Amino acid sequence: MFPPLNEQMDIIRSGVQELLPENELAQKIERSLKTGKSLQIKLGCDPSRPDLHLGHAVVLGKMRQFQDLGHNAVLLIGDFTGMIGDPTGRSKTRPALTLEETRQNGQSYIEQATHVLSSERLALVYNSEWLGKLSFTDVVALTAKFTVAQMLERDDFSKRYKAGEPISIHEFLYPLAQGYDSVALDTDVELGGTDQKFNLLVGRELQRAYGKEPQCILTMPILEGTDGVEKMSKSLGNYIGITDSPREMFGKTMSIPDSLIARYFRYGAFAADADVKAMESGLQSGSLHPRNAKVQTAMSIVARYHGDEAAKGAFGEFERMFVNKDVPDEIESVALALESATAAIVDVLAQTGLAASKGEARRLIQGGGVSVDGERVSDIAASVDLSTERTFKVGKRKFLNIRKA
RNA sequence: GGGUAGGUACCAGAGUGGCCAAAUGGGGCAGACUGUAAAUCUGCUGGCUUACGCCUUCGGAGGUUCGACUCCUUCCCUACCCA
Repeated sequence: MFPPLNEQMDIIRSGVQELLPENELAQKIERSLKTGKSLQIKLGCDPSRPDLHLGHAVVLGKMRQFQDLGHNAVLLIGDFTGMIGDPTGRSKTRPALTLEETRQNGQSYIEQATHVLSSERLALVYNSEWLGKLSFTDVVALTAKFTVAQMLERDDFSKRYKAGEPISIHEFLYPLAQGYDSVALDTDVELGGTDQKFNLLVGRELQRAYGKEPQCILTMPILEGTDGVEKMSKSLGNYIGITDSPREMFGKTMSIPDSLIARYFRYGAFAADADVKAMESGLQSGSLHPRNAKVQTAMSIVARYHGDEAAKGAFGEFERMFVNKDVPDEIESVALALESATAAIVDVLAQTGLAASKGEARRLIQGGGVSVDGERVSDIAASVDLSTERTFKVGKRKFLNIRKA
């Protein structure tokens, strides 16, 4: 029922950042081949951020490979930690979520995740099930298995410590809690981004400390966002969402820097190794124009989530919009409740959300970033007649058809 | 518990009674150029306003003053050193 060891290892190894320790994984797989028992592959999910993007999909894609090899995917929703409210990064203390919210988010998470994952051999678990039952005595026993010095090895902690930034004690509990999850689930392999390496290793340590077989850890690279610098994240606005429309996916992919094309091809589109290599060498030798490589990448990504037809459509529309400077063929329409048919453009922009405020709208007009029916607006006091539908364009990408209700 | 240094706009960081909606840099947005790339150049970057001005903002709350980001009181928060 399982593919042979070597085949499995090749697939598992492809695209990974680190796989530790490889020989132990081989042993686990050998055993599963003998006993016919699937491995438990765990992936922790943050229920406070239920909007998945291509960055998440990197790890999910790896999980999918495990599923296809016959192993069990265990998606762990960190509802317990979510309820406490993770202060990592010192961003405003995240609002503690209620149980209900975490369940909802968990549900939404898995709905999106199944765009990548197979629904077969897929389990969803919530860590409040066991973490919520630990007594203070249990927690003390857990913390006794780890030292402060070990904790401070974590890059993020030591950096903050050196920089004189605050670290709350309970932040130390997060890695321990996550590690304990692996103890509770008898995890064979835990997946994560490279930033999770420390936490994953804690799981290994703790399993050993609790007399269990330690898990292997597998980290995937962190995919940079469309800005090419920061890691992809919703709060930075540099993400491509799994549920983005084909047009958005295509457009966002086209705006990534050249240096990331092959990376997006590999991790965003999950292209085969040979294809990625071909693209890399083509780019390097100059035989492949970066733009064409990018188009290929964008189409592959769209096709992965929306199918080939949608990819073609997105490409066609992109050509029309940006190469021929035309308007897209589908523009959202909005009807505004107005007293008279004419309205000041700044008001219209602010009301429809095309600009965040009237001041912002004025600035956009002054900067030359606003046009109505293809004509650039130059006067901040200008009005439009909205008795018929007019096409507004703000910046390069925002289009909206607006008329009086 | 004692001491020291701090808390300023998205971030970093100037500003020590009016010239401060607050220097500078980064980031962001827009324009030109392009391949919706990079680099470069230009403009903008609290809100409202028919641009005259008004309102909110410099950890919180009070106070002094004609006037406070700047002075005082008090509270909260952070780091470091000593115990």
